[in-house]
Parts: sequence; C-alpha cells; structure tokens
Amino acid sequence: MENRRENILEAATDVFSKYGFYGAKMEDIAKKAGIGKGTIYGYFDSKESLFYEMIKHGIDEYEKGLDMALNIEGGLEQKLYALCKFHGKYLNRYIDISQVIMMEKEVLPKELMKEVVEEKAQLFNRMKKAVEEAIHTEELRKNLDSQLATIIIIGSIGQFYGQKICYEKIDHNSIEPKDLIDTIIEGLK
Amino acid sequence: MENRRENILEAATDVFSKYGFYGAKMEDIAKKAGIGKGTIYGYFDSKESLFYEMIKHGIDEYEKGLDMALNIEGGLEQKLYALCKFHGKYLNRYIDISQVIMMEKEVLPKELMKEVVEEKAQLFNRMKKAVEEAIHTEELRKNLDSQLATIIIIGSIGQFYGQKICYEKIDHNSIEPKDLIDTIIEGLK
Amino acid sequence: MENRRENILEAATDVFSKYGFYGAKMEDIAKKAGIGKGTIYGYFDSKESLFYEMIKHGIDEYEKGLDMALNIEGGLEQKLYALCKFHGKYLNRYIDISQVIMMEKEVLPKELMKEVVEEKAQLFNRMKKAVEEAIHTEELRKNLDSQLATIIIIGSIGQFYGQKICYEKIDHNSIEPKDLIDTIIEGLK
Amino acid sequence: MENRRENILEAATDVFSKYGFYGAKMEDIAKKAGIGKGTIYGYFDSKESLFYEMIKHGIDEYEKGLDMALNIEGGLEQKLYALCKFHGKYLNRYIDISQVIMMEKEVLPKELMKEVVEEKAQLFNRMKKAVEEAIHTEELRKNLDSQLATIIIIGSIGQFYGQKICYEKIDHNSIEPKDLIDTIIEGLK
DNA sequence: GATGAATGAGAGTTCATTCAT
DNA sequence: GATGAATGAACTCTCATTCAT
Repeated sequence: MENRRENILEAATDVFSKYGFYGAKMEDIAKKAGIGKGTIYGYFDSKESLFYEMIKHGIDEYEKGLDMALNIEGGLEQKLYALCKFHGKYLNRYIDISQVIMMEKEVLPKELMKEVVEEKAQLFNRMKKAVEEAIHTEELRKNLDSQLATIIIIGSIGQFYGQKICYEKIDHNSIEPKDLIDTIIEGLK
Repeated sequence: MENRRENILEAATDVFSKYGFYGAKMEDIAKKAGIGKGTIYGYFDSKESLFYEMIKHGIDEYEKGLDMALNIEGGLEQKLYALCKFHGKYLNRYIDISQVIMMEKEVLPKELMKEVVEEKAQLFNRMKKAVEEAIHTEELRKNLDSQLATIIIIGSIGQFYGQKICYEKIDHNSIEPKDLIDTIIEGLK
Repeated sequence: MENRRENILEAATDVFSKYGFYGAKMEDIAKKAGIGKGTIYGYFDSKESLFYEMIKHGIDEYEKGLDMALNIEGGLEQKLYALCKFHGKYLNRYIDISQVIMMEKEVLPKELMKEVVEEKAQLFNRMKKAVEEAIHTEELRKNLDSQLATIIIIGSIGQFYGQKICYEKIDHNSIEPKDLIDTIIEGLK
Repeated sequence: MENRRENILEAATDVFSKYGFYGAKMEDIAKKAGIGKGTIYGYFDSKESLFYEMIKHGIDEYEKGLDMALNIEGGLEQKLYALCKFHGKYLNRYIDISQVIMMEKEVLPKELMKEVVEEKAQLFNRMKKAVEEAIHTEELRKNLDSQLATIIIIGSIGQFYGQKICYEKIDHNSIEPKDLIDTIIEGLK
C-alpha cells in the first residue's frame, strides 16, 4: 500500500513541523499516522531518513505548484496572483517545515541542504525571468533592476502571507492579495 | 559576576542557534562558555529557562537597535538606511535564533511566545508610524495604504538581507542597501 | 510434511550456532530454511521451543552415532577409531552448538539442561565401560584407574579434534586419529 | 577511581558469562556493579566495547597465571601440578566466559578474535616446549611425538577440571590433580 | 562558588509474535 | 497451510540534572 508511505510522510510533516527534528518523537508520528511505531521502520530506515524524505516530499510539492503558477497565460499580474494563491495554500500546510528546513542545519545531509538552497535559487530565478519578461513587455518600467525587483516581490509576498497566516491566523482562502499586487506593480511600473 | 551570566547567554545563543532547543546540549553550551556543566545551574534554573532568557536577551538587543535606528533625525530614507545597517548586524549575530524562535514553538512558554509576537508587532507598528509620517510629509505618495507599504518595506529588507547573508554569505558590513531603498521609495512615492 | 520440520531444525542449527540464542533472528532462520517467517510458528510454538527442539535433535544424533561407534566388533582401539571418526563428523556439523548448549544456560529449561548433562554423563559412562572391558581383556593395564583413563581418552580426543577443526580448519575427513589413539593406548597399556 | 572500571569489568564478566553477549543487559551489569546504567558509558563506549575489554581482561589474567605456572622450578610434573592448580582457579572464575568467547563469534572484532586464538596457540606452544624439555631430560620417553603428547596433556587436564567443576560442582580448591598427572606421565614416560 | 561523575527517564530502534489475506 | 506487514515490549544509549568534593 503506497498510501501507507504517504500517510507516514504526512504525519511526519505535522509532527516535525511542530517540534523540530529533535523534539519530534517517532511514537508521536506513528500515533498521528494511526499505526504502531515499529511500522514506520518498514518504510523508512531511521528518523533521519524519514526527515529527509519528508523534506524532499515538501520540495516536490512546491516545485509542482510553482511551475503551475508561473506558467499560466497572462502578464506578471496574473502570474503573481496565481503565485500568491499557491503560496498561501502551501504555507498553510508547510508553514513550519519551511523554518525547520532552515533550522536543523546539522541534521540535514549536505546533499539535501544543497537541494533546498538550489530549489530556492531556482524559484528566485524563475521569478526573475518573469520580471524581466514584464520589463521587456513594459508591464514594468525599463530602467528597473530586475534583481532588486524580484527581491521586493518575493519579500513582500512572503511577509504578507507570513503575517496573515502566522500572526493574524487568517485562513489562506480568505486572504486577498489583489491590493498587495497592485501596490507592488504600481511601484515598479 | 554578571559577566558570567552574559557569557553563558552568548554561548547559549551560539549553540541553540546551531542545533535548536532539543539538539543543543548543556555540556556544549558550558564548553563554549569555558565553564563546567554544573555552573550553568548556578545562573539558570533549567535548560528551558536558559532558552527563555536567551531569547529575551535577543529581543532586548533588537529593541535597543530598532529604537536607535528609527529615532535618528531625517526622512524615511535615512531611517531605512539605519534600519538596514542595524538589521544586517543583528542578522549576522542572530541569523539562526530568529528561526529557532519560530520553530521550537512548543518549547517556548506561551508567555514568551506572546512577547515575541508582540515585539514583532511593535516593530511593525513603529515602522508603520514612520511610513505614515513619510506619507504625511509627502515623502511617500498620499493615497498609499500604509499597512501594505510597511509590509513591502519590511519584507523587501528582510528578503534582501536574508539572501545576502544566508545564501550569498556576504559579510554584513559589505552589504550596501542604498539601491534597494531607492527602488522601494521610488515605487512608493 | 515432516521434511519441513526437519528443514527448519537444520536452519535453526546453523543460525543459532552462529549467533547464539539471543543473536539469532527468527527471520534469518526462516530465510535459511527458504520459508516465510510466520511458517515456523506452524511447527514450533516459540523461539525458545525451537531452540529446545534443535538441541534435542542434536543430542539424538549424537546418541545414535555414539551407540554405533561403541558397539562395533573389536577391541578398544577399533572402538576409539570409530568414535573419533564419528566425533569428527559430528563436530563438523555441531561445532558451535555444543558451545551454545553450555553457554545460554539461562535460556534452556532446567529439564533440557538436565537432559544434556545426563547425556554427557552417559557418554562418559559408556566409554568408561568400554575402558573397563579393555582393562579386563588386558588391552589396558590392570592397575589403571578407569575413571582417569576415560577422562584422558575423552579429553585427548576432544582436544585433538577441536584443535584440528576449529583452529587448523582441517576437513574432518582428512583428520587421521591413528597416531593419537596409538599414543593414548600405548600410555595406558 | 580506577576501581570503578575494574568493578564494571567484574560485573560484566559475571553477566556476560551467564547470558552471553546478546542476552546480557547493560542494566543488569550496572545493577551488579552497584551503579547506575549511565555510569558504564563514562568508562566504556558501548556494550560491544565493554565486551571487548572484558575479554582482554580475562586473557591478561590467564597470561599472567600461565607464565607463573610454567616458570616454576622443577620438572614437568611440578609444572603440570602448578598449571592444574591455576587452571582450576581460573576456570572457577571464567568457566563461562571461555565458552562465550568461542561462541559469540560474530560479535568479537576480528582483531580480538585473533588475539584469543593466538593466546590459545601460545599456551599450547609453551606447554609443548615444556614437554620437549621433559623428553630431552628423559622425564618422558624419547620416541614421543611432542605435539600429540601436548594434546593429551592439555585435553586431559581440561576434561578433568571441566568435569569436576561444571558437572560435579566440586570446589576448585578441593580438586586433587596428583593422580591424573601421575597417570598421564606414567603413560608418556 | 565551581566542578564533573553519577544518575535514570526517555529516546530511537529491533524483533518475536500475530493475523488478515 | 503459508505469508509478511504490523505490532509493541524491551533493548541500548543519551543527556538534563544533581550533589559530594
């Protein structure tokens, strides 16, 4: 049953997110998954290995969503809108894990750490490409530094959603990013 | 000797930052501080208490720096510049702790968590006030939503420094935020 | 299928010999026997029970071989020769088990332990009887203490084969006990 | 306190002897030593390492006793007598460990296994040298094969003491090897 | 006051055993 | 009857905390 593996990964995401690598107990993950603690070891070699696989799983999810968002038809505005919606959904699920990834540095095998960093760089570069395109189509102003513009866009969206979801505890479906996007684009056009 | 207490807090910052709450070992903190394991318990009640005090210590540092930055004479541009410089210095020291704070949620007593959140809200509000002042002096445009503008400013600065320090490993003294600030203000004026 | 039972006992002998009672895993025994883990429990109640039966199986084999060896026609020399040959063959198969028997004392039910000791005493006594017979037929000298003579014979043969098989790794078929037997009998006649 | 280390080794000898490597529990060893289970790890790295050190400890003891026995003044008879007395004392303490050594093959690092085998070979060779000397002084007969004679001597003594101590449960101080030695030498002279 | 040896609760992991298929 | 996925008791080992020195 491949579901069982998926099931454990979901439980692991929840528990690792909440307690971090060292704080998470295998027993809690098992309990969350509704199985015996020994069962996990039928699917993953160790706690470390489970952590590794969980993060890869999260990265894969982001990759998919990101591609979808940036490949929709339309201008930067439309793409940003889609990205925001996806980002909200993702954050809602992986809000904590994204921080765990950055934190438990010593736990992550270097290989995976590199994957994470590369993935982040890739996200940045895809966004930058979309920004450059928008500069080219004059949706944004000609003399704009695309690197800085991308930083502003990503930083603003991140801050916006982080604040809404983490602090204001607003449901991601109820967050309306239109005004934010308008203000950003207004400033960069 | 109050130095001894300070000394332990510094060591704790280093070690908790690197390994997280559960991963950090009291012995390592003691070694880092150059003292015996048992000595820590002369100054702090428990690991949890040490963690708590360490974070309060970090918050205090930020409070001080933030006040200094936002109270300098001049317009928003000058204040942002000072904030950036301070943020860089702070991030350099507390780069990991800021993530630990967000991560080891369950460890933090609710009381401290509230302090952290409130402190963040305060930072946000001080900045917002500075933004509103800038709107009033027409350094920024009249019809601007000050809430969104603050989000954009904080998010952009955070993203900018995070990228430079965490990924590009640039020394915080060498980071020049002028172009970023110009682009932000250009967009919001 | 009685073969299946025998099959498991053989596999158990191999695995228990190699790893001892606690070190042996039911899964390894099953794999060695070419069957599923659960199948063993169709033939034996538990690991302990399997261990018990395995040892009884080994004892039975020795009983049979011993009888055969000591009952052949001829003098002590011929009997000792046959015993040596059998001992070599047995040791080759049960080299480790004989030590496991003595070792995992706490595992063996007292009942079985008693059986093992009695069996050893019986071996000793049968040999002693053969020795006494040889004294009577004057194949050995009259004033010999049959108890000591038996100890010397059994000890020498055991040491001889133990050394050849365990340390010198000589195949039991290639071991020639004639000189040993001659020297022993020469000394006791 | 070096006593503490010694103390743990003694307890380990008892417990490993009784239950074998896998059957022995660290907690039991600690309890036997009258200390907490964590304390052991202050002196030994792991269960495996403790096992290793315990066996080396046993080997060292044998080395010492063996040297003493074979170096006393006098003929083979006197040396054998001293060896018997020492062997009895040693067996009494290490009766089970000697079997554990041979049994838990897979546990022992190859290095240690080699030490054990070499030590046994050394014992054999020292004895053989004493036998050859006795042949030279005509305490034993000229045409004797020294290898076989040594096997007979060692095997007989081993069997004699093994039987007395393991089966007949006779205290090693009450065992009188004179008759055995006389019979052996009588046969070999 | 400072220390670090000692402690033992609690973690990750293994594996004999069960039972639905 | 045979299987092997699932289980959880019991193992080894770690580390926050104590306390005699």
